[in-house]
Amino acid sequence: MSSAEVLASVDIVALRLNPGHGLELLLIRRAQEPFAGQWALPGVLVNGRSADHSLDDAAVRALRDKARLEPAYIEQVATVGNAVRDPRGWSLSVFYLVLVGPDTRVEDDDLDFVPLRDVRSERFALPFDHAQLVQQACERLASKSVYSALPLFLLAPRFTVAEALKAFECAIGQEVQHSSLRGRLERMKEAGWVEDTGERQRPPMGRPQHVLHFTPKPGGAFVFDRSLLAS
Amino acid sequence: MSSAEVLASVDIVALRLNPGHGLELLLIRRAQEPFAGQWALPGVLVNGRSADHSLDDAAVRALRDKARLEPAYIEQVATVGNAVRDPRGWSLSVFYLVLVGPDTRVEDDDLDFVPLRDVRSERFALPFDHAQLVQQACERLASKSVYSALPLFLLAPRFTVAEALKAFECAIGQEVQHSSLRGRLERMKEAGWVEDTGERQRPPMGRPQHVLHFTPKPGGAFVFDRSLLAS
DNA sequence: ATAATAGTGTCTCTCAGACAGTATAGC
DNA sequence: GCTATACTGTCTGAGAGACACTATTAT
Repeated sequence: MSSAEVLASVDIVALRLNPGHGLELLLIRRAQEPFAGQWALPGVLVNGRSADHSLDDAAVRALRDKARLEPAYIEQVATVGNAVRDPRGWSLSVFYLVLVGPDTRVEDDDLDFVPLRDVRSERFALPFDHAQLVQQACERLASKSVYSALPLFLLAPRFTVAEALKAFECAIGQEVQHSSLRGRLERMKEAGWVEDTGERQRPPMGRPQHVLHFTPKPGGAFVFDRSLLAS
Repeated sequence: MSSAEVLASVDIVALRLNPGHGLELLLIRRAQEPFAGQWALPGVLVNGRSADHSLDDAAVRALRDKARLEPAYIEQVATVGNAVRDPRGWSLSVFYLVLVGPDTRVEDDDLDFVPLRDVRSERFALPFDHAQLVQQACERLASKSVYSALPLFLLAPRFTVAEALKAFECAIGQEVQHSSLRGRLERMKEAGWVEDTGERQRPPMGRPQHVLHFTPKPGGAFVFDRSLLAS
């Protein structure tokens, strides 16, 4: 029976928006072999002994146990499996995209958020095929961000248009017209996803900005019927 | 080591378009326990002994070995895993959406295409959580069909607008304006995905129809920048 | 001629893109 | 006053929805 089974893990690609430096990726220093001591994606093994009711539960548990983080958004991206990705043999990884708020902090020395740019430019090497998992998760984020309000999960519940613009641009990797975003936020107001708090926030210079409030609803992000950057 | 591993399978939700009866689902009569003799999704176990280089290879192999079918389109949908879906214990299933051409036939007595409606209406019960996998795969097909040309993979390479319309309507589950579809096909012609063969086909009644030709390109279906049925 | 099906044309509406113009803050 | 940032308004164009109209076949 044992030979009919396979090594399987759940791995997390958790992203945080740093207003100054763009997107950052949560990494953990591995405690066990293989690759002990190296920075890698947080994850857990799943098997019959797991207390988890489901894979999604395992993903949330991984995030909670390893990093004491609660996801603002979580979505299964895909599963990779082959004979070479893990030195221990044929293995599977079900990996998740997680978005957390910008004020998320980690206190542990074995945890850190590092600039996504460094990871994707190969200047920060990851073990296993984790770089590829990050790549796929980011592509998912980018492709969904052109037709949904997914990047809002990278913000605090109270946010400004400028912050939302930054989140969309980082998620998509391209400049976005603020007037297009305003139109979309207007439509979200009508649908009850976003409301104007009436308050203002003063930037260091210039006119004060409206403070909006984002209320997530179960079932994922708000979906628009057109794509951004369609030209 | 054995207890760190888990039972994992790849399951296939393969769909065929029957012009008269809508979408049909490929089922296989299970040869082994559990649920031996019952109709279920075709699938294979994946583990260290598999010859497969990757999960996607395993999916194609499952389809080829069990049903002697080649996919016109294949896409990983998701992975489900929990303690209750298989009586043998905690297990994983990576499941795929597969589209095949309308002239696809199966000769084996242990293989059959059955109306998708029967499966989804619970009139045709499936073992494990296969009904749920079918449901998720169909949702994926429907949601992608509103902004891409995915349903064209349900057609023969040479097709008519009427056939394409039927494919879109079955995939989405809603009526589609033929003029919208014509516009989309026009854009695909400009992009080199579709060409007018110049030939005509005579229906039993009415004006002859243009015969178009669909040339798939690697990397999935053609993507439009708007959604159908956005009202 | 009539029915049936294929295909074209037209009008409206929504919304992204682009960018000009206005408003409100600090200095 | 000047600059920086926030916000509004206007114009354009693409494309979906709806539907009328024309075209081409069989009977």
